[in-house]
Formats: sequence, structure tokens, C-alpha cells
Amino acid sequence: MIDTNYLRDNPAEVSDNLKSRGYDLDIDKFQKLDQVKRSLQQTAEELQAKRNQLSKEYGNLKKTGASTDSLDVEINKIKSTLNDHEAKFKDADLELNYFLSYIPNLVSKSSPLGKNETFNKLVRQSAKEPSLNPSLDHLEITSKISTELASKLTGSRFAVLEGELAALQRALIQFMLDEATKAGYKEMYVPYIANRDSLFGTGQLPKFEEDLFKISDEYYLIPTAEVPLTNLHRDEIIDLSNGPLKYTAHTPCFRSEAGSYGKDTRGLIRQHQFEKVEIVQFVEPSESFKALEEMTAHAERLLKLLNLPYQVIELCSGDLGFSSAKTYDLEVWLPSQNKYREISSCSNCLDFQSRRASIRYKNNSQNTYVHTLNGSALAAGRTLIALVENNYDGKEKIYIPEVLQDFIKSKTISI
RNA sequence: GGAGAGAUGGCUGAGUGGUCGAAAGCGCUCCCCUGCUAAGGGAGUAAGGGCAUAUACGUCCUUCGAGGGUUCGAAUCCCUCUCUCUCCGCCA
Repeated sequence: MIDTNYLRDNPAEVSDNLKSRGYDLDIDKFQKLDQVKRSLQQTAEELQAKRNQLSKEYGNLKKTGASTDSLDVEINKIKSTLNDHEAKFKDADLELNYFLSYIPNLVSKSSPLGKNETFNKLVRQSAKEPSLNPSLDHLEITSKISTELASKLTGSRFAVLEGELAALQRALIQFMLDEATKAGYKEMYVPYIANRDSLFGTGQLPKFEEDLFKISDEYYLIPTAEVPLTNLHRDEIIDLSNGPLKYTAHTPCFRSEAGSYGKDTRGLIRQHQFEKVEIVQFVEPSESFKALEEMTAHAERLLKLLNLPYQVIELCSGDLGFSSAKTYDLEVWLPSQNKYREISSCSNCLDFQSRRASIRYKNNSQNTYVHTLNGSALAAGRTLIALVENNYDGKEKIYIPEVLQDFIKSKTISI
């Protein structure tokens, strides 16, 4: 949620900022809703004050045994108008909140401007260079990924991994969790189902409901561990005096991929279910951009350790996610596609999520919204296919990077 | 699934119709005292919002799990829901 006070005071600036990410803010509508709400609130509160005062008098009269007839009339008159105003205020407040809940986060001044991904900025590339030889894709390389089996079990956009390949994914997850823990992130095991409040807190609801798997009126499958991890501290005043709070979790992620029909239909690139290790931080506002660099560097380090070719991209305003003010994407080289594909996304959400989820800390006894950040470290499914495609020997086996060999007890796996 | 108990501020926990945004303790902040002891004393300390405002101060409203109801007036009474705990049953 953006800061309404800020919006009130700087409508033109906010509007321009949001325009840069492709959102047309209806300022007139905001000002009207805001004004209506506040004037209704004022009259409702005046009536409430009056009622409270009369009730007190009423009580005093009763105590002395005096007649209350004179007050009865006045109180009843107030009650009916008060009910009316309270209801109207409630409606206006809801309407304003509904409007606000659909507005995306402001774009950080440091994010490049541009209307779509072609304006994203290349930040750096790995020392490891991509192989430019056209390659088979992961489905062609190994027989241990079966989308046919998965479609029998469930449907399209799922996969079954067999034997060593399933083990390799498990090794990746273990490796990533270990690294996150070493970097100071506390490992958490969390539910894979989240309620509406949680999804509102991180920004998936109400606007992106169609991207989620809804399993009941109240429950949804999580699209990322960012949701449970960030909501760990929903409605809390947390203690940041010992530094930022850092969490990690491995979870499956469930996405309906509505609106991506015909996109990445082959293989494991875009699935309804995939494994990911997520890192999340709660930090003081002044620290958040530093924390974003740190998180990005952490994810980047994993790719270095895995010896995969990658690049770091800074998303432009038009490509940013709803809740993010600034995002770095890590993209890994996929030889079969002859291009880099996203394998991690690290975002600074500033106080956008903490406002929605009411996560604050004491800043000189002043309750202040924290800044929240999240990042993938990394998407395991995509890391798996990157390993298969980049480490294929062209004949019969796939090399296992050194850092994984302890987990999988082998230097290669057969295709 | 059955039976029972409960949900109050950062935490523990009192509070069954007005004097309660709420005792007491812990924690935290500030001050004082002491200076051999992880001692003692005092004050302050819920959140959100409106008005006002350069700030400070102020003032009003809402909130005691959520929603509804009764009442002039609800933390307190009634209804519905959610969640937590205990016991029994079942179960990975």
C-alpha cells in the first residue's frame, strides 16, 4: 500500500512515478474518495462524541434518581443519524481502501525507466562465458524428466523427475538452504497454503487472484515462500535493534500461469509447481538498498559456485512487479534457447508490504514501517535444467558441479 | 470426530454494565540515590485514525480474537464465526 499522506501531498509526483511503470493513477478519484471519507468520518465522530457525552449525563441522572426524559429524545435523535453516518463512513472507507489496494508500489528513483523488459539494464555478467553452440534442450538430453507421466497424473505444466535427476534437484535445494543458513538466514518450515490476509499482505491479493491456485474461499496455494516468510511478522512490532531479521525456506511454489498460454510450453521452464529456496529480510528503512545488494550478491554467489553462466539485470520501471520498488533479476544461460533466462528475482519492496501487513519497529520509540525484501536463492527447477543443458557432455552424462558432489555422491549422472 | 476451557497492551495476567484504554508484575526508557556485592527509589511506557499544527503540546474518535445484536451506555450480557489449549478417539 502506498502512503496516503504522501499521495495527498504529492499527487503529481506519485502519478508520474506510477505512469513510468504503466499504471494510470486516477487522482481525481482518489481525492474524491479521500475527501468524502474524511468528511464522513468527521461528522460521524462528532456525533459519537455527542452520544458519549449524553450517555455520561444519562448515567449521572440515573444515579441521582432524576428523570431522564429530557435526554431520551435527544439521544434517540442522535442515534438514528449516527447509525446512518457510521454506515456511510464504513462504506467510504472500504471503497477508498479497495482503490488503494490496487495501486502498485512506487518505483525507486534508482530503477531505470522504460515501458517493458527491453529497457532492462544489464548490470554485469559472469566470468563464466556461455557456450554458443546450439544445444539440445533438457527434455531431449535426459529421459529422466517426464511431462507425459505428469500429464497422466495431473495435467499439463507439471513434471515427474526420475531417479538421479530427482536426487539432483534435492541436492540443489539442500545446497541452497545450507548456503542461506551460513549467510545468516534462519531456516523455516512453513505451510504451503496461505490465507487471504497473508496474500493481501505481500500484494498478491486482491489484484492477482487469477494467478493463484485457490483451494477454498479462504485458502490459496502459495506462489512463493515470500508469502509465508514475510507474513511471519504480520501485525507485529518487531525488534530490529540487533540488526535485520533474515529468513529462508524451501517450498514448492504453485502458479496458475493464467495469461501465459502458449508461452514456454515445453519442458520445465514454466510449471504450475516448482521448487524454490527463498530469502527474506526485514530491515530498517535506511538499510534496505544495501540489503538488496547483499541479497542479490548472495543469489549470484550460488550461481558462481555452481559454475553456471549468468547475468544480472536491473528491471526497468515497466517490468517491475506490483510490490517492488527495485528489482534485480539473475538470469542463467540456457544453451537450448540461446539466451539467458530468469532464475532469481531480488526485490526491495520498501514499506509497501509492511503497510499492507502492518509490520513495524520502534525507531526512537516511534512506530515505523519496516522495509521488506525478498529474493530467490534460487529457483531449483530452473537451476536443474540449467545444469542439465550447460553440463551435458554431448554424449551420455551430465557433470555435477563440485559443490553438489557431496550431496549426490557422484561426479556425473547418466542421461 | 467427541467433550471441556480460553482469546485483554511488547510479555504474564486481573477485570461480569458507566468512575476502564484497562489493576498488578515483568520488560523497556528517563531521572535520583548508592558505590563491596547482576542492590534500592521515583516517573513514564498499547495501537490506529480525524481535527489542529512549522514542531511540541493538544483535542476527539475507534479498537480488549472477528462480525452482528441488546442497551442511553459493552472488555463485561446475547448470537454467529475463527483461532488456541486440555482430555478422549482416529491417524502420518
